[in-house]
Amino acid sequence: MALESPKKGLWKGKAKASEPMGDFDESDLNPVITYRHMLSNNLGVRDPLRVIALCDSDAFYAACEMVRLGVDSETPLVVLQWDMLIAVNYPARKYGISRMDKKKDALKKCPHVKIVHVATYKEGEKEPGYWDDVDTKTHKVSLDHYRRESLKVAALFKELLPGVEIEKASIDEAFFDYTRPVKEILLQRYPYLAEVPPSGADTPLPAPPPINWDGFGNLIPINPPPAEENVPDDTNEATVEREPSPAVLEKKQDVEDPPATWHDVALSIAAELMAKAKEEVRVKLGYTTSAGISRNKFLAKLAASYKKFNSHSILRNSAIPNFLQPLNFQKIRFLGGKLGEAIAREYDASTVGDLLTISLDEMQSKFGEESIWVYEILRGIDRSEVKDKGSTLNKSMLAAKNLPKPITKASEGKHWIRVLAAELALRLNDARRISPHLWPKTLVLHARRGHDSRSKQAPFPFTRELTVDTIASAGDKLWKELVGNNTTLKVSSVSLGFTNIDVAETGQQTIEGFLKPPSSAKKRMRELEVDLNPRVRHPLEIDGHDPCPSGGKETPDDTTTTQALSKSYTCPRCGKTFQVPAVDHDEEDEGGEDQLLAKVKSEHEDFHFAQDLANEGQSHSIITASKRAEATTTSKPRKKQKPPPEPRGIEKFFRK
DNA sequence: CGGTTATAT
DNA sequence: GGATATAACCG
Repeated sequence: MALESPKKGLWKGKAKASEPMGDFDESDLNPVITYRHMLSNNLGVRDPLRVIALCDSDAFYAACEMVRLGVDSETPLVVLQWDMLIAVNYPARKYGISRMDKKKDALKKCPHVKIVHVATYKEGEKEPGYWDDVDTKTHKVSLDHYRRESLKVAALFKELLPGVEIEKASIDEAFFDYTRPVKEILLQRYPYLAEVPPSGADTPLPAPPPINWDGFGNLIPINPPPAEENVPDDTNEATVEREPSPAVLEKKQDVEDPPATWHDVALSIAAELMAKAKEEVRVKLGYTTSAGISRNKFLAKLAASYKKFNSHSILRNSAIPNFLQPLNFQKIRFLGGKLGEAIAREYDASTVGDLLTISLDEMQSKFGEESIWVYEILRGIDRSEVKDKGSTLNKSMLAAKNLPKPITKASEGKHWIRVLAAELALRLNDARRISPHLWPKTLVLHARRGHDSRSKQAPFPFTRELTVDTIASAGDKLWKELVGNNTTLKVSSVSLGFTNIDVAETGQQTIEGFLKPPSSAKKRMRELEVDLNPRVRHPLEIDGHDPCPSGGKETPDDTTTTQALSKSYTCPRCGKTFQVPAVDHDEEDEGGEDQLLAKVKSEHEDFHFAQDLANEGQSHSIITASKRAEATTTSKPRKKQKPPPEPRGIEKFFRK
């Protein structure tokens, strides 16, 4: 999930308007690094000292179950979803078990393998759980445990790495931008780098000291490894395959390692930081991770798969060409799909090396202006940013169910919609513990028949009491729109989801409207409920579940009511008060302070969320309490910044 | 805005 | 391949 697709941003406009984008050359991999580079802090994606890491959890779902069950780290364990393995831990891989296997295969390969089925919602139970009578006909998978663990890991990384931008890229991986802290350490260790010589800031830095890479992780070699060693070291299908191309093996010119650069030193420092953080995560949360460290996101990601399991690998600029050349380019992010396939067919190519002879013009003529993105990637260039998405809260929330036996009756559709609605209610209300005003602006229903799938969506009203009934009846409506009076429905999958999840802000409505939703709206919702709700209580319904648990302490709305009007907000949990400076403004200014305050508040709530997750299961010590207050102090409202758009991809090429 | 497609784990 | 997530394209 969580992709940052290349097809966004401003390549289209910029390729013409601004500087030429194909402006790299030999100096790109071995740039001159000056005092200005060393001392400047906002060189962004073109910083020659840029250091990016990608860290992902090893067999994450399996690891979650091992932690949850407290099983020994040597125990082979697989996670099952119905009859399918969705995660295989490393001990189990030693037996040759792979994700493609069925339960039976796994047992055959390793009779004592521990098999855990994912948690499921079960009719008659209000919470997902680990049952032993799972049945896809009656149960619905829940991945919630993994989401929560994922948030814990992310929160811990953030705590451990102040100053490092972190972008959660999926449930089990994140990108890290180490550039800033690495420069600080560099200057601290080599203070002479701060002394700009008389010749000026654009003077190249003196040569760095040689680096002893021992103990820094796996240093990806500059020369391709000998063919004998060039075999997969385990059954990990995720490991990057290095196809020994004859060309490489024959003309393998064993180059001497060039002298270390300051960027190499920067990488080594990032490796230290990464290794420490990884170890903390392992000790504190029990998850091992694998990281890759290089000059940009895509290389970091590739480097991470160089060697997996509790390790990290470093890809220096000097090692990039030989690392990339034999690589199957369809393993590169965003080239794993149709685009990559089209390129492979067009040029009868499979490795990066195969494509290096294709000129930019040629590629652009076949795949559009934007294929410059591909052209650069093949040469180790990737200017996409690591963007801290700030809040850990997702923008959409989906509950999906595949129906092995396609349903034929409308009543079955309703049944599953209710099940899905129950899950959504649980999850959203859970998220509202942290950010009480979360508002999923639209509800979407998908249904698939055979191969073609369709969806219907509708605006979803803001409701404070988010109940199963509310969601289910809205879902039913969409269902009717979707299937109509069709009697021959053979629906093989349904999903119900919220999109556009946002914090309801004071922006649009009046403060009154925000704090106490207009009675008219309330009335309308009531009407909807009586109108569409046959008051049937489904076993899955969460009886007596407080839709917005507040621990009896938090009264967000009331707090906000009084505080927001006076342009301040006092956190009911830590007592910290935030003030928004009263601005002398006229009517046009439509309550900018209130928005700011709402933002400050929701960010602060996010902060508590992260803390809660990190502290889950531990006693709240005085230390954590004071730490919390301290950290809170530094929380300021972020500037509204338009993140510079990123390169676009080529998808439109494939559209009709 | 609503619906579809692509990509990824 | 199932369950999720996100972003872009297009009418």
